[in-house]
Amino acid sequence: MGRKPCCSKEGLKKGSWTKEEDLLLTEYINEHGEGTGWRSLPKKAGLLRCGKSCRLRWVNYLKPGLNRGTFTPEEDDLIVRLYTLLGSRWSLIAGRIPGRTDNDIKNYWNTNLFKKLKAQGNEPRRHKSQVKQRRRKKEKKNVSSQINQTNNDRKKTERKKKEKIDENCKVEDKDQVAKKIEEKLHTQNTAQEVSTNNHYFTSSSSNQDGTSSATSTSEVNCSSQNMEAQNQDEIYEKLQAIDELLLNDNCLFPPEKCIEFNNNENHMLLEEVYEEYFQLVSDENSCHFRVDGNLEF
DNA sequence: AAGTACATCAACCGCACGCAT
DNA sequence: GATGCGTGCGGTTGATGTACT
Repeated sequence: MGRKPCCSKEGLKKGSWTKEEDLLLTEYINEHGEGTGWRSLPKKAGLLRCGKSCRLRWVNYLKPGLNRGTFTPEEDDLIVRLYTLLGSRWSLIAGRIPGRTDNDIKNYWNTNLFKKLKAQGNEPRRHKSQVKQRRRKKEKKNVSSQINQTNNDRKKTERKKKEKIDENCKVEDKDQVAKKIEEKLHTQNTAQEVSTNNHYFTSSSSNQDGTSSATSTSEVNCSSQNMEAQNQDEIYEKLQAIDELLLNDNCLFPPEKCIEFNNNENHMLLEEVYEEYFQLVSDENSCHFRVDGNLEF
């Protein structure tokens, strides 16, 4: 059974937005807020657009606080590092770069950054398409009756996970946690060095036999590809959990802090903060970042 | 000035997820 | 558990701008 379209396409405008439309949308959202239902918004705001189109226009273009300037080298570096770690999870990457939208970063990556890295011989590993991965996962799920976890079970697990994290958060005063992390970052004289070594995630790592090989953070030396995929899924889930924590009201690192860190000469190494954060809020230490920037499980 | 190639990025589309029933 | 709905995400397209011949 196919899904119904998000809205009737008949009589709706497509293509570029006019100033008048922008104004109508902005005025409506300023008056009624953002979360009042995109589907019904166009009609209420007097726009001949589909709700999805309105959302996209607002999120990517009209929303206050967006940074539409050119990308800085620091941002470039961060994007590459996050891409290497997370793949094309643009929204997740955008969430860690204040003022930038997923669409912005995606476009910038496809038109600039990727080509630039390729030209430098630092071409990052292409991640499998998330959509295709999800589809494959789903197909597999349909075939295998063993993997039959119900939605409710999943919800339960998620809830449990969240509760666990919340619980751990309460154990230590958040200010102290933040202070601790900042202190550690401050005292990490090697931070810049590590950053340089990890530049564009192509740092050289020495093998036991004395040879060296180019590795990326996500390219962990796992015995099998399945292991790697599984570990990456775990990391992704954890990062999502952290992101939820970071972005909610009890944020350990509020957006202004992120900007501060990003602008800092010794700008924070996200992985290290994540690692530290994991250690503080979770008893699961199944993986962490080594000093050389690679992941260890 | 005109034509063409290439680059950029706003916007669209299809799909999956979460939630409610 | 099945279904429907709203929303958000990632991949892709195509209009527009710019550089080059």
